Amino acid sequence: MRYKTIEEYIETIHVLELKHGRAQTGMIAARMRVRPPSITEMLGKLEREGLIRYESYTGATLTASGKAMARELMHTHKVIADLLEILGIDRTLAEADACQIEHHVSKETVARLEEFVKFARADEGTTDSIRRFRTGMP
Amino acid sequence: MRYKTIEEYIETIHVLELKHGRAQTGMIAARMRVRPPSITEMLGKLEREGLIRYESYTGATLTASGKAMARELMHTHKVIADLLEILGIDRTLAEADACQIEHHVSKETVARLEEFVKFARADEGTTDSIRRFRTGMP
DNA sequence: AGCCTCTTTTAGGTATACCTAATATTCTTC
DNA sequence: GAAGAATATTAGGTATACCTAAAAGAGGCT
Repeated sequence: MRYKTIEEYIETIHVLELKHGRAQTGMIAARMRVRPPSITEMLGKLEREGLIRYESYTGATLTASGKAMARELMHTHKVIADLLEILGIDRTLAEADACQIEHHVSKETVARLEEFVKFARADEGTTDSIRRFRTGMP
Repeated sequence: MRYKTIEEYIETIHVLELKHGRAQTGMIAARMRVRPPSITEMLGKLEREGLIRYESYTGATLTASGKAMARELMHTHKVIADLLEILGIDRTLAEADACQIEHHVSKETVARLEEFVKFARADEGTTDSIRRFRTGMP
């Protein structure tokens, strides 16, 4: 089995911080399906890397640098998921694929894909090729 | 630094087998930037998993199952790279991104993206939205 | 306040993908 | 065909992301 990446930890902490103000060991462990002692250990590493603030028995919050990483990941995720949906992939599947792909696309490519997503959205309502493809129209 | 995946080993062996009839430890090591002893070790693992045949001091070739994996990876790679190129990404960058993304897309999504690529190719020469987007025409 | 429960951390261990140094095998060239 | 060069394997070590079991800390209830 594959190990979780730092990015996955940061995303999880980000979501939990939004929902509960901070990310506690147990919550992270449950979401990521990793045992609490491994989380404690990883939180130490993330803190040493300057991505989170971490207080024992209390929980973690993202630093500015951690937030920047989370923001970028969320943005990439949205671009990829939107693109896949525009190309006719079911939203649930698009989200699942985006979760993986988001960690492996270059910034340059994301920028270009974002342009395409905007372009395609602007074409909504016309009967041009993207729409034809999506709807299966002749 | 990230570890190489089994899929990356299989792809490398596939390429070398095409070019030289078999993949030798040193060639794999050079391509993957991993030291020869690590390659020897990994070839043992790949053989135990039934993906390659491996003879000491001679080299490795893919089994049917290894070939199937290689074929699928190459197909996914092509679909992703073609898609990115259609969306205006430089071929070199598209190839580089495809190298990473190919390991993280679901089969279902690849199938749908392949349809889109075919559709867009069929539209070549027309002045519809995909083309407009790619060329930056009004 | 004190006890009990739940959560977290500490201690110690495993698996694995890498590495370097030393040894073994194969290839080349005379 | 033997010596030396090139390549591969073996032996032994490191780092790290996980784990389980045991100890420590925090919060609720009487």
